[in-house]
Amino acid sequence: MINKKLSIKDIAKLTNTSITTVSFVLNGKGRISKEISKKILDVAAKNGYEPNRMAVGLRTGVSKVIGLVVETIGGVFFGEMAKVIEEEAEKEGYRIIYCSTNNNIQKGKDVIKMLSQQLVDGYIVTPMKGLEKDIQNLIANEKPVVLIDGYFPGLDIPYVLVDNYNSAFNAVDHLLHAGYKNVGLVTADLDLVQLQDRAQGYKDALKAHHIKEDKKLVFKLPFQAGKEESIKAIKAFIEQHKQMDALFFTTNYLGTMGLECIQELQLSIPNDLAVVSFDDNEVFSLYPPGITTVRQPTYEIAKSAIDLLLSQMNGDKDDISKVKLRIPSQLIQRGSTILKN
Amino acid sequence: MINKKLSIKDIAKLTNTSITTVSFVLNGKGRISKEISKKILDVAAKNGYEPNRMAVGLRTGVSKVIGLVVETIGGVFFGEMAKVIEEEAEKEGYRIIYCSTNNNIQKGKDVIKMLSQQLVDGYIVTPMKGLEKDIQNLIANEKPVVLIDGYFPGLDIPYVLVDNYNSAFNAVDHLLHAGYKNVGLVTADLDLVQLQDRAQGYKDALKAHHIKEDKKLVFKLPFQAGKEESIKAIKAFIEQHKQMDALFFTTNYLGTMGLECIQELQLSIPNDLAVVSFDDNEVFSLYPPGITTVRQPTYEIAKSAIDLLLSQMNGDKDDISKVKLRIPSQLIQRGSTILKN
DNA sequence: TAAGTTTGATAAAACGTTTTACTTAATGAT
DNA sequence: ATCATTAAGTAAAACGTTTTATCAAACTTA
Repeated sequence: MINKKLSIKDIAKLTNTSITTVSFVLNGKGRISKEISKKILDVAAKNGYEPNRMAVGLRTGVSKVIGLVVETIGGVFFGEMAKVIEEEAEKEGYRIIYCSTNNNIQKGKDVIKMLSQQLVDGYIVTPMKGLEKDIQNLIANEKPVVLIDGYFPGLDIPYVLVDNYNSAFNAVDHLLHAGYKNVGLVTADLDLVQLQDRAQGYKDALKAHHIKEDKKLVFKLPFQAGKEESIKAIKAFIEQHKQMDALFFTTNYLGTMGLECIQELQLSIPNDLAVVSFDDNEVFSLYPPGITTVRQPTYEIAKSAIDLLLSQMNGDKDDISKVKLRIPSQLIQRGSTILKN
Repeated sequence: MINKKLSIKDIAKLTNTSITTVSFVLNGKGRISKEISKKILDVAAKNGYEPNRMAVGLRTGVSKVIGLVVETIGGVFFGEMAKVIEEEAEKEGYRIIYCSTNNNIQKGKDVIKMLSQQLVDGYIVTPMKGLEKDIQNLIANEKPVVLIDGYFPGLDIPYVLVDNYNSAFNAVDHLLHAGYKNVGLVTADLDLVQLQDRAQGYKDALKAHHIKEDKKLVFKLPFQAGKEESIKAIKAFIEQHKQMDALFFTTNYLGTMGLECIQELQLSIPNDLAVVSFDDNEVFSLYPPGITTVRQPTYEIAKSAIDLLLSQMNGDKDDISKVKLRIPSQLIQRGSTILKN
């Protein structure tokens, strides 16, 4: 049964009607009698009619496609997001077209330009510094945009992300309550607000416990470092600061590399070094004695983002430009941060 | 600088030419003088002209979009694939539209039907039993399809995947060479040829070592089992067969659950139980003492698949229906399978 | 010079829809 | 019986391209 790809013109011919009538019936618009409607509907169903998306898109200017621009699809975090987003979008007849930027501004610009060639009705984007203009341009062209996992400070573009500041604060607070005194921070030297918020949470938690921040205990991994180098660097950092009794990693990428370092240095978790990492994943749950993590509410984040976007695309005329959702995270406590001594 | 979305008609007006002339120049088709060409090209460039994809699609029947249908984007394996595929496709001006099936046949059918509404020029699909008709239908409609990570036995549809049989054979062979005598198998009760091929590799490796297969040492995890149940079941299986000194897991999902079981049973790897799992990932490289794995050549698989597809879509008239690529894997040896005793 | 050929440019049709404006027939009101 | 209203259906334009067929002018050839 090969699809003959029939058009409304064909249906019109088969039913002795006009294409207008067919179109009206199929879209429930004009007023057409029950009998004719039924006849048309029957023929359409029997032949498995599907409208030509291109034609519809050309005529209406609506593609029913959403652009999802993420840093990299490889990660668990974005993978799970993509799943939820896809699922929800499909319910409303939207497809997802996915692009990754690999944290490269030019790639980000290209991707957005590419998507904006009328192909896409709305966007979910993980923001990077340098993309402000491009995103604002989209909005100026009436395309709904929702940022995810980050935001542009000072700009009124809706976003939804985990509450990075409080998550980090709580994580470090937890360490301090457990009796650890010298908590170090390992973060990446990327110009991302998420990371800055997390770092701020770390600092403020120390302050709340009346501990003076020791800048030496904060390590920023250079962005362009490869995995080999990174591990070397983190190892060196750990070795040079024996007084540290706990470490907070601001991303799971850093966290897993940290584990590798600690393993190679033959340190014991948590006796020699307690560990907390952002982003929960399988490694952290399995790795003995279990690594305490900040679990991002991926489902909620993704769901909120796509809901927000869909409501905009469905013609909701509310101004969502000021919607800024910071969703609380959950601290998953495991063996890596049990009470000291 | 808001995109005014100008059309070739606008360009024609601006340059005192006709839309035909503009179209010809922009596509390098007809014969138009140098001067006029330059004028048109200049105006187009200055205003950032981009053709309306919908219009092009409607007229030419070509969407420049590739459909990627996978089981789930969540996993590392498919995430990496997606990345490579996206990258290569982009070089030729194609975008990727991604859909997941979650191993649900109906969802698979729906997804393919949805994509086939003229939106998509070609497909990369992870096959599932029950989708044969739908895929053949696509091919009958002249849409190029490449299967990935699986195949349909008996059907001439091009595919590319890891050499499951030999990979499994080698893994088990490695265990036997290392001195393990009672090698068990944990696989999933899914009707997927990949898994069957892996199981066959296991059996034949035993045979090659003149070991009679003990059906009791083969465990098939029921498909619909949730994580809790699965772990319970695997634990029970391990406990009931104390004579086993090694286990081969046919997927990384099973492998990580297996680790959890072994941990809970307080068995030591590899002294009490040696372990090999299909699919390498971070958990296996980090988990002490390191888990030996079959590393799939994700890059090569993805690259071959997209190359194959692109060459077809670019009008290569070779018949690729018989292209069947089984790419060798690499056995990553780690502490979980060191020489016995 | 007449006839053929090449060069440069264009008009118009087509792709498959949606939608506006219109027609015709039937119904209702007075 | 007349006019207004409503119901049911349709013609035709438009969306932005690509491509075929055509045309006029310029250039060759004999």
